[in-house]
Amino acid sequence: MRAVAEVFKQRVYEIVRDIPAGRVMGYGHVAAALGQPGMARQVGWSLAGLPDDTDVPWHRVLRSSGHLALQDVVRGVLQRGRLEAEGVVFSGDRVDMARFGLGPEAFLTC
DNA sequence: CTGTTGACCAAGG
DNA sequence: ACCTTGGCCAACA
Repeated sequence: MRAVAEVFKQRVYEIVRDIPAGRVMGYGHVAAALGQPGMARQVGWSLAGLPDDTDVPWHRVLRSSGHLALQDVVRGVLQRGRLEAEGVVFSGDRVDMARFGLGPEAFLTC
């Protein structure tokens, strides 16, 4: 694995770990919080390599539209279940990002 | 090195 | 509100 990617991943995990329960973020927002907008896909790729027993709350990260990003139905249900357990309300098949979504501003480590 | 793929995003129809 | 298009950047064959 490339060293650069490892650092990127670690920072992604760091941000995701700081997302409070009951809140969600878009991949692009996480990338922006890292100071590198445009890396949204790499954020997704980084989370894709997470084991099931990880301490990173990857379920709090979804698309900017509020839809689940996962393609695997099984894991998608798991993600939705965890979010609802934390108080996140699903409007149909998506989450109201205006209420539960956090902006990158919340993570600007001065 | 080139081409395809992907847990994305924003804009336009 | 839904689908398509172009752009994005790293991993992978």
